[in-house]
Amino acid sequence: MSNNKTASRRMTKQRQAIINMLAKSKEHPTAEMIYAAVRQELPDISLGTVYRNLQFLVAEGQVHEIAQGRVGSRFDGNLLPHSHFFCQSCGAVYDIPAYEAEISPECLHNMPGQLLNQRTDFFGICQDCLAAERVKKA
Amino acid sequence: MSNNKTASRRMTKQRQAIINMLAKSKEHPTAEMIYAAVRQELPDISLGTVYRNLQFLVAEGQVHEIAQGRVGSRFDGNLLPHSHFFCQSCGAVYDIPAYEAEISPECLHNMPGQLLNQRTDFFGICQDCLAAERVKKA
DNA sequence: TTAATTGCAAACCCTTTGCTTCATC
DNA sequence: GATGAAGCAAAGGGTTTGCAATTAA
Repeated sequence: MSNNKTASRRMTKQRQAIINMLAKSKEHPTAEMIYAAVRQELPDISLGTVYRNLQFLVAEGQVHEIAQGRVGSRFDGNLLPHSHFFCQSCGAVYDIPAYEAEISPECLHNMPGQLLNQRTDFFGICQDCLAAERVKKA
Repeated sequence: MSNNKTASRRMTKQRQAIINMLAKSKEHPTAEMIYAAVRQELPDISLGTVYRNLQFLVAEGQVHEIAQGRVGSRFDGNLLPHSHFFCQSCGAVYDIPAYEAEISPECLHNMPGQLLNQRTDFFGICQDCLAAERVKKA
């Protein structure tokens, strides 16, 4: 599933520039920041190309995406501390008992500032989807 | 900062309906889902009102937002396992050493499906912003 | 009464997509 | 030379906003 990555790709100067930029950057750039940076080298590159390559690189696992977004937000009226399990198959969000990550003193010491909050999210396949999958596999 | 919440609010039937819906719902609805549900009771409510009230309720802390989004994503060329610290003041994202949350067997047992992945994110105020804040406080 | 809130619709922002042209393999 | 990828620009989707009309306090 993830090994035949060389399925069909061409290394273009645009893609290479994006890869280089990401390899060098420590700032977790947005698409726009990548666009701005790469444009210094390739003034004619288009934003669409940046997005297409980011999609491609994320799909290949060469780059990680850190979603922060505002789109597709979900809202939770339950204010009691609890964690969430996200089904990667159907998108459902399940409440699970509060998970309190215990931060080691060493880890705390490595924080680049004052820690106010932490959140552990869980990802997987929910029971419903597992059941459906079983049918597929049979 | 968070105690004079009653600054200026009027309880409208729209706001009440949204609050009720969220209190009842277990599905972590999106704005659109809330809109659809509330519309059964208040057919003339507008999507804009739903969004405005969600903003208001989140700001007041009456509702939590679970961001999942695709907008404002950041990208990371560093594939080594590591965690992130998000500065809530300036929006910067810092790498921190991989944080491996240890899930208790009890917690694992409570998962509503097959756990594939987990991620702990940290939120706070980065050194730069703390320094800037110090000026303000002085 | 009066200021917060609504409905409506247009505007926004980020991201995706269709199409033609370009260039890597 | 085939075909994957680029450039451009228009479309898309979720969310925000301006404004006049309502309505809670």
